[in-house]
Amino acid sequence: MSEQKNIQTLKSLSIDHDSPVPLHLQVEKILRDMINDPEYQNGKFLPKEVDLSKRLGISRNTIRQATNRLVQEKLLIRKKGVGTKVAKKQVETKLSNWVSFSQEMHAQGIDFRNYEIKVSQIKADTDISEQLEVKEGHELFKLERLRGLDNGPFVYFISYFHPRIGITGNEDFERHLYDILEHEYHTIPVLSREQISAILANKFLAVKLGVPVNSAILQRKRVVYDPGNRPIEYNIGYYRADQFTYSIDIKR
Amino acid sequence: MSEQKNIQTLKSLSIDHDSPVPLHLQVEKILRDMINDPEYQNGKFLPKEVDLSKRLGISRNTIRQATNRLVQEKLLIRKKGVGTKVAKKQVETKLSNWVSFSQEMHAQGIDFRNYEIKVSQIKADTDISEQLEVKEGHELFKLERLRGLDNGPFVYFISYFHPRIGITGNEDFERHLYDILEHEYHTIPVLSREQISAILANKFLAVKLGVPVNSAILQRKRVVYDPGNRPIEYNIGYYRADQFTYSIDIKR
DNA sequence: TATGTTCTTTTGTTCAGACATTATACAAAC
DNA sequence: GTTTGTATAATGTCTGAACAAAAGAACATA
Repeated sequence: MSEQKNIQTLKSLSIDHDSPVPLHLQVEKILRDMINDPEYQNGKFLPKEVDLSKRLGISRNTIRQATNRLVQEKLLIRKKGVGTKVAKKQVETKLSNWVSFSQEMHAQGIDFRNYEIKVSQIKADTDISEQLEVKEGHELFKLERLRGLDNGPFVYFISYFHPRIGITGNEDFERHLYDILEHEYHTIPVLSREQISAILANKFLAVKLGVPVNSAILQRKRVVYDPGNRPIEYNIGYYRADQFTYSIDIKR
Repeated sequence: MSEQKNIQTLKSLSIDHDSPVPLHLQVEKILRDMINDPEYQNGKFLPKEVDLSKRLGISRNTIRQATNRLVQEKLLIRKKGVGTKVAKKQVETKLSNWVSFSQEMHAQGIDFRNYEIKVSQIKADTDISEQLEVKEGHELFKLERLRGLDNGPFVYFISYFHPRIGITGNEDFERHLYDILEHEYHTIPVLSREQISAILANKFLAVKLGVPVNSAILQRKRVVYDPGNRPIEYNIGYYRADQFTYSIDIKR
């Protein structure tokens, strides 16, 4: 009965022994299909090698030739004495990595809250003027957000927007920030230049984030640029270090 | 005559059939040595598979198991009907923001010092075993380095190396680490998976880095992977936050 | 209760051999 | 001379089989 089910599942056990396509590639294809099957994504073990071998009429060695690659790609996880199953998706870091924070969270299915949102108009100080490449004293918008999960806030964001963008201060900042930028202002961020360091919580941050003074805080400053290398936003984030780790993949 | 030469070249045809290290890994090691040989780098074909098989007393299948990976890493080029040779080295890739730390510094013309270097052999704990994908308790090398500028150390590094690499502990760790890995071990890092967070200095770190206890410390954990997605090194760095900021460009 | 001990299941490693496919060189045919 | 076969050499694919090693379960023992 479970046997029948399995055979059913293997819809494309259509191995063509006469095809010029090597068998191991055909097997790989079939396995990739299986990997997409929700049943296997949910942790069910793949048919064991000997079974696959029998069912497909292909030697176990050839089966392994195919699975080897998939294991290397970290799509499958094999465990000696146990079995083979589909690897949990590496959610985050993939594309996300650098999308806006709320999108990051959203993509991971984490429910996200704004505890405070405040918009104000300020004059650029030295730091801001350097980062956003505007003259000191230039008027621009400052957005402050205290954000976190149900159990409380864990990050305090300050954003400054380049005047060129034309932020009015009346935007709905409950929406994803980069959504607003892309769709309302046709401003597409393509580069994020980040500086990360560690500081101790001062009184202000301690209160906002609900931690003792002098707790460890992860500070991320970043300037986001458009395709013409013009700065869009200067963003400073203060993260509770006990609740947040900054993850990133760097390829070369 | 040419036969004799070849046998000479294969200095380490020391296959140990009783070793717990799988034969295909031993073969891989030998091949990496061959890749180092200038003769082969100049385009000479490697011994053909059947010969290798005979000489090492190992089946051709197992030889291929090893070469497969090296081909995947683009260190070897196999051509059906022709032979196998060492691939031309890729041009020194853009030493973008992720080369090793000393290289980074070096490129910026900053003079760099090692205050302490210590190598030891340890057993993998849970964390290490997860990060490096080895079994808990497995023996491997731990490298500790206290590094900084003339005015004192500002980072404490701990590195763990995957046993597969074959670190002996006798390397000259004054050299750039990734130089050693690439040129001595033909292990090319292509991906760095990093986790950055903030902590407070404990007694140990405070002494090493010359800061008060409970100072802000930037902690970077990273696992560096080879082209086959196998972990090479697990590295933990503790930076004086008052002297170091982590900078990175993220493009999309 | 805790701790070994043994058995079973499943992947990991290795082997020896067969035949396919591709590239090359050389010879034969046009 | 150019093309076309043919032999040879090398890697590519595939098989069937055996045993090793790890994980887990069931069981026994202290």
